[in-house]
This record gives sequence, C-alpha cells and structure tokens, in this order.
Amino acid sequence: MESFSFSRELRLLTPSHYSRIFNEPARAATPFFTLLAKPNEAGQPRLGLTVAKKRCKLAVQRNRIKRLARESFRLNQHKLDNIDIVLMVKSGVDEQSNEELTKQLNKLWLKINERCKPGAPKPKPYKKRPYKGKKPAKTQQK
RNA sequence: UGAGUCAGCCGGAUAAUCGCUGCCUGUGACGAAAAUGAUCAGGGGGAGGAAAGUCCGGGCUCCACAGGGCAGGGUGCCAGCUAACGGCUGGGAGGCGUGAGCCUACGACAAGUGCAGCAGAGAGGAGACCGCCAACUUCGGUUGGUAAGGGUGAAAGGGUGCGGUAAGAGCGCACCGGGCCACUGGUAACAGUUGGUUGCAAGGUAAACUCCACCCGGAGCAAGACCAAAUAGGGUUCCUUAUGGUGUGGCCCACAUCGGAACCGGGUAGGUUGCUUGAGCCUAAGAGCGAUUUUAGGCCUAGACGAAUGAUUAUCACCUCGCAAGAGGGACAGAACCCGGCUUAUGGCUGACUCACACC
Repeated sequence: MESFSFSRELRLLTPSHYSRIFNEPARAATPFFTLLAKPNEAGQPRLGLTVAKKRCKLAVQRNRIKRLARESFRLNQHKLDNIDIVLMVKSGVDEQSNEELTKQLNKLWLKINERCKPGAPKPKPYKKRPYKGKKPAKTQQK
C-alpha cells in the first residue's frame, strides 16, 4: 500500500529551494492559484507554499488555504514525478469554499506535472496529453 | 410584555478514515565499543477569549553606567493593591440619567506669556446703543450721572428682598452663596444647620506655552549563548621547491589548480539552545468592604520555524424555515520568549436590579 504521509522530505524548507524554482519555472494556473515547478533530484515530489498577506489578509484564512493545499498534495503525491512545486495564490481565494478549492487543486497537480516533463512545450501553444510514464522520450513538439 | 443597567459563564459533543507535530514507552540503523540515537510501532497531549491591535507596565537577555544637572517623554483628586503600570479596588468632588446606574487628565490662570470667529456700546481693574435721572436747550438735541431694566452673545464682574437715591449702585442692612482664618470629623482627598472675619476684589482656556510634584538609561528572542561546511578566508610554526603537491576518480590516463602539513583564533550558509515550571492553574480554610493576600493539599496544561494543532464522513444536541418529509445555519478570529493590563471585533446563555404598561 502506498503511503500518504507528508513528512519534511516532501517540503521545500529553505529560501534557496524557493529561489531555485522562481528561476525559469513551468507554470500552471486557475483563477485562484498559480503553480511554478521544476524537476528535482530528490527522488520524490516536493511542495512549497506562499500565501501572501496581500492576497489573503486574515491569518485564519491563510492557514486554511495552506492546509487544504497540503492535504490535496498529500493525497495526489503518487501521481506526480520528481518535481518541486511552489504554490502561490491570487486575490479572492479566502472567499472560496474548501470544496471548490480542493477541486481546482486536484486538477492543477496533474496539469503542472505534465508541463514539467522534459520536452514539454514551454511557450504558450499548449496541448493536453495523457499521462504516459516516467520518462516519455522525445515527445512531439507543438 | 417591552425598554434598559450591571455582573457571571460557554465559545458544540462523540465516533470512523487519512494526515501533521513534539512528549513518553519499546525498537535500536550507522558505528570496534560506549555515547548519540536514524527507522518503525504503540500510548497519551496539541490555539483564544480575545491568540488580534501593539497602546501601557514588568520579567528575561545584551550594551552603557562614580555622582549630579540639562534636554526629551510620561503621569496628574485621595488612600490602598501590585513585580510594575497610564491598570484595578475603595473613597471624595463635579456632571449626566425618572431610575438601576454611568462618565470625568479632576494640580496651578492671584508667577509670567498667549488665545477667543460672529454678534454686541462694551470680552476683562470693562462698558453708555436703547432706557432711566439731572442740568442746559435754538426743543432737533448737548453735557454729565447711572449697570436696576431692554438688547447682543456660549459667556456681561454674586442672587433675592428691603432701605436708600435725582435716578441708581454691596452704597447700607437681612437671608442665601462665595473668599480667608480657626474648630470639629476623617489617614487623606474632602466635608460641616459650627465660630469668627471679609462687601465680594483680576471671568474662561493649561489634551495653549508654562509652573509645580512624582516617574523614566538604550535596544530587543531576528535579544543572547554554543557547534560549525566550503577549492571562501586570517595568523603562527614546520616541511618542500615542479620528474612535485593538491582536487575530481577505485586506479592509469586525462582535466583543473599552484605551494603543502600541523596548530590557533574569527565566523557566513546551516544546526543546537534560549523554549516553556510560571508574579502558573485548581480546591479548601483564614485576613480584608474590596482590589488583593496568607497557609495547606493537588496538578503539569501547545511549543512550531517557508512555520504543526487539519480534512472528509456519520450520528446526536442547538437555532431558523416548514403541517410534515426535509432543507439550511454556527460569529469574531490562529500561539511565535513569557506574564499583568487596556482597547477593539464577536455568537449565545444565565442571574440580579431599574423604568413603563397590563393584570391580580
């Protein structure tokens, strides 16, 4: 049985981890979230959260969003490759229900995973492809 | 029943599944061993009344410091409580409210300086616009007296009455009020059907400068302490000069680099600590009107660091809607070194009291 735990190995811990990802990441977004991601060498996916005070004023709401994101990531971690993900939020998240946010996140994990694959189209023209395997060799471009 | 005042309490419960975290008990990887304790399993903990604003006051830590003064800031009726306070308790005075009750930086403007729009004649040892009175008069007024009346204003230099007077006026008197000095009560603020004295003389504003009394060194857990990586980098000693040394690598080749080794401090990344046993909480008894405090017994009750304390489901309570089936709802809000307050946000429950109306 797969483990759904969420230990410290699955998190981004230091500022240096974050700054690595902010440099030329793959992106994916919904109306309330933006994900940035990059492949890593850790042997497992890792998650980092940034919930800006500017976007979400109350501490209670910031905590709620982080917990939802962690929970969702925890349950979806085995569908992901070895990538580092940074999650950022947009204005208005604090007004959404738990149900709605979880729904968006569940889709978003797969989307970002897809865009992180080597050879995945970096620029805008983006084509959805089914998830195939660990290392798809030379995927078609455009 | 409605309106209101003051207190106190609660901040849904239980279960299942999947997770996080640090504590305890086992397990004990790596290690020659000890030590340290990776990993896994189990157990039992895991946000608040405001955790918030960061407005005060302390503890703790480092820095500074003989003593005194200036500057700056704060406090401001009295007494008490407290580690301390700008807090609280009790009391006084003034004000608001029919009332239960509530509010007040509430020292000094007779040390000095300043400020006060408009109106008004005059705004501060005042003042004559109308009025009143007297004298003069060309009968239009003029001069003088006058603060009782009118008018202005937020505010006009005690109030009422009598006497008095040309008309008036503390001008005189009585009463009321005020000032001063005693006395009495009270620790004091202050009070008084107390006594004497004073005609009563310069109003407001000090969250205006100022004066008076008292208090205050600075920075903050990102404080501070310890460990400590690099082809980073400093010092001392010794050894070596390139057919050599060092790094990458199992080795050769190769590539890169130019001294090397030992020791010593400083210290970045990072880690450990500070970090939760404390002016602590609960219960009982005693002291006190009370804030509070004394004694005895019991308890250990979150410690994260890109930051845990969660998510989902079910059942039961509660509230709203509905005849019912059922549907919907649960506020304000998240610890960051720790306490004591204040302030602000907010859902509900209970009790005591007040007022109004109705009934008996």
